[in-house]
Amino acid sequence: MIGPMNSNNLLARISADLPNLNKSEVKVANAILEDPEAATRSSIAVLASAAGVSEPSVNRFCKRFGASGFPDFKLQLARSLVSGVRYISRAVELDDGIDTYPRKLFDNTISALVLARDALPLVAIERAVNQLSQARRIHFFGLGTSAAVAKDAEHKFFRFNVPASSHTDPLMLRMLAAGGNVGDLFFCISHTGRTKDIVEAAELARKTDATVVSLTRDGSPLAKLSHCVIGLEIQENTDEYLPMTSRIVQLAILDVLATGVTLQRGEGFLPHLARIKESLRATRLPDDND
Amino acid sequence: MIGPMNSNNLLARISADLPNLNKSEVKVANAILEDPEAATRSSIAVLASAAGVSEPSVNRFCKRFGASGFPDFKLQLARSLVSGVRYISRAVELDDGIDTYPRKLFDNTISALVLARDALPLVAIERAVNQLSQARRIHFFGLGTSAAVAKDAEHKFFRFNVPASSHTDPLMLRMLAAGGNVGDLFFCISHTGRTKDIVEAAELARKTDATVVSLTRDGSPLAKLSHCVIGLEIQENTDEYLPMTSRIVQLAILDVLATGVTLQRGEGFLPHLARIKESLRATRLPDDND
DNA sequence: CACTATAATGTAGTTTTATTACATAAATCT
DNA sequence: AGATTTATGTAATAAAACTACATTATAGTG
Repeated sequence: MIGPMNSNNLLARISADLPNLNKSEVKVANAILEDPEAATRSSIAVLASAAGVSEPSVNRFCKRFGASGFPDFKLQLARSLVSGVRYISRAVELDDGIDTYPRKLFDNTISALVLARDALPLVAIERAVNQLSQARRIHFFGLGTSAAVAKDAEHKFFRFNVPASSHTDPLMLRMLAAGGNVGDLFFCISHTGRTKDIVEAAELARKTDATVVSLTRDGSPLAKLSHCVIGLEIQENTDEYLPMTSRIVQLAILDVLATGVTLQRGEGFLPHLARIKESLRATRLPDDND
Repeated sequence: MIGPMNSNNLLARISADLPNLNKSEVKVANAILEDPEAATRSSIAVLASAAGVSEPSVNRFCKRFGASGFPDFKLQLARSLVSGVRYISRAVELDDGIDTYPRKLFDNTISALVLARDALPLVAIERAVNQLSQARRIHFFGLGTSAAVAKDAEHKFFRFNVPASSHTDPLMLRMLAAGGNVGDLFFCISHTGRTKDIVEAAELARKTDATVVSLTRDGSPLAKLSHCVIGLEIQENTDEYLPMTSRIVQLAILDVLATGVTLQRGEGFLPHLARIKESLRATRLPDDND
């Protein structure tokens, strides 16, 4: 099974809690799980009779799951149904066809973004934006899948007339890190936060006057080494062989950071960005609005 | 204005219909648009007084938009709120603060993915998967923002024991393209489909026996040159200076393609992927489940 | 094993919420 | 200006949800 066990997801929570429920609550849970869509449309009386319990039992059930009452519960349920995730068996199976797996993958990606959006570490983001704005040089470090993220970041931050670069060569990482100075910012990207070369580079950088910011898993070795951590908790499906969702969330976070820096620079900075964008026009064939 | 005008979206429909509504309906519409989240939580009485109209007016309003009544309307509203899209004026403004712009950016990204998901060119994807599976060598071409996407793709397809590489140097592109052979696949990534260097490389490749697949805008010069086009129609916000949503959709499409290839290889191929993943273990610090 | 205490569930009444039918007011048309 | 249609509000009705309390089941203890 691949499906992101979306723990914010009401349905997932219900089925996870199933063993801890008492008889009538189990009945209600099953009635809901059987056809959640229908549950959002029914009244408390209808659902109660479908489950074979009394109305107050349904009401108690709702409160047990954090809702203020039945209507509120239905609302949450409706929300969790659309959030793209059907909570279970969204795993891509070997016999999935063309009209199944693309949708599943998009759904999983969307759901990862929704989860990330609802748990954005705003304080860390704000700090990171400040540090990025003040940096005199920015080095993005990322290996493997994160290499592409680092490259994207370089391409983005380069536009802020601050020297920005991305690196993947471990020797390069060490040399750059060891030579860190005031104003240097090392931005380390690692999903696990345990990639040796990155952690070691961060260690070296910490011994200098440079700043270390990381986009990684909270509590990981890399996180512990950083001045500022943007912690992400993305359950990359472990039995999946190609990492997908984590890097997309990372990219979105970097968009946020870049935008934060832009906003901090203020209106006077926009012409600069416009000039850069304009400079690309000559690389394109004419007759276009972009 | 950035907001993707998702027409499935209830909020979008309300604001689109605004001119055709009568006085009290406009009042209700405004009250809802002002704080849709709150609207989903309020009772009909609360919303009516917030809008300055009577309860039946609210009820009529709901029915006008296809709901069976107020509760049903709230449900639909709740649904459309999560679908990620905030429908309008989700543009980041210069005076947006930390608790505004990150969310807006995520919302925009999510909405772009939802739109893309609902308009996936499945036929083209299936063809591309076949061509990628059969290719003996894969070259990913992308410049600028698409360079990071190409790099990510390389990293992903490399795992399929097919030589995969990504390139950004225009001279390299031309040389590789000109030397194309049966079994070579040139995968060109360009949001606009008009980047000269890419288009020219595709032209050269077409004169050889190689296959040209592109991930680009439908109808663009690059698209016309390709054997197979995965057409995307992503409205990158024109008044935004940093391209964001387009590349994320591109990445998601590449995930789909990579998964398609994996599925085509069948079960026997999974151990190969597992071995590759396993090979990375040594690069990480121990004590981890990943 | 009965008795008590506690937890679980249901019944019936109350309150809140939504809907309908109707009346009044506004707007449009002749 | 008067008639007709459309819009809106009032008040009564119906539906839905909730609460307090009663009953039943369950677990624990002498």
